[in-house]
Amino acid sequence: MRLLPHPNPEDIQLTEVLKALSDPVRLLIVGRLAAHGEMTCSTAGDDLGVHKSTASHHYRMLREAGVIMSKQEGRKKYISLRRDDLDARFPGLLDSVLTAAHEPV
Amino acid sequence: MRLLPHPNPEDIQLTEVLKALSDPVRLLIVGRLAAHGEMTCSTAGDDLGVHKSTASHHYRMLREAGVIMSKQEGRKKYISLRRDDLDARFPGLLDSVLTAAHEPV
DNA sequence: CGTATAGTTGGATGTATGTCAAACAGTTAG
DNA sequence: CTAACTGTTTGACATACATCCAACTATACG
Repeated sequence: MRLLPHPNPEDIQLTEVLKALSDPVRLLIVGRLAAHGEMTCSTAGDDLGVHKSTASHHYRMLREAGVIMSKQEGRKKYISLRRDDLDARFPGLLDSVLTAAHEPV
Repeated sequence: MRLLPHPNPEDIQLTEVLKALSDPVRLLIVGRLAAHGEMTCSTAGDDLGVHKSTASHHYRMLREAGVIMSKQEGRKKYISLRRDDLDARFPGLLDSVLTAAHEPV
């Protein structure tokens, strides 16, 4: 069901993941996916404060870095965190980032 | 002894740290600092494969993101990881990144 | 004082990125 | 079929970044 190119688990690069997570909008998206699981791009991109084309750009960044998986179903596209792949490759990384992202300012 | 602007611990931003760590050269520098503790810019920048001015640029990125501390002593500048500050603000983050950076390809 | 050492700064360059707007494409509903 | 919905693509633009080289600053050593 992978219509778009996703990196294989062993090809996920640390620097690419860190770069993908280093944008506030993308971090927000990832936080939502972590909290609510699989969701459509519409839902994930709701109230992000950016144009839908910008959100689409961010989904591609996250996908190409290996952070999220996307699958098309009808006219909707569902995206989800690649938790297992990330945890296996970079133990503790995603959790610490998600925890840090929730911290008060 | 802080001659250059370092962000206060509470002002260190997650996205800035992640961006700082998302460059291969900087990750290498951080790995060295983690392994050997405080070192001069010369030592940290040895065999990085980049020009010394490029290395200097990376030190500034790391410093401004709050990842490293630098202090001038004579004509040498010593840089070190802000481990405690980072651990306090983003528990587990630095460790997971360092662990991941050491993983085989 | 003159020279070597340690780093920074400025200029130049090519590449990447974040953003929006508008147009487009595929899917579903009436 | 036509219209609405979901999301991507393209173009345009401003900004940031990684890099090198050359010049500069500041300190230390003879």
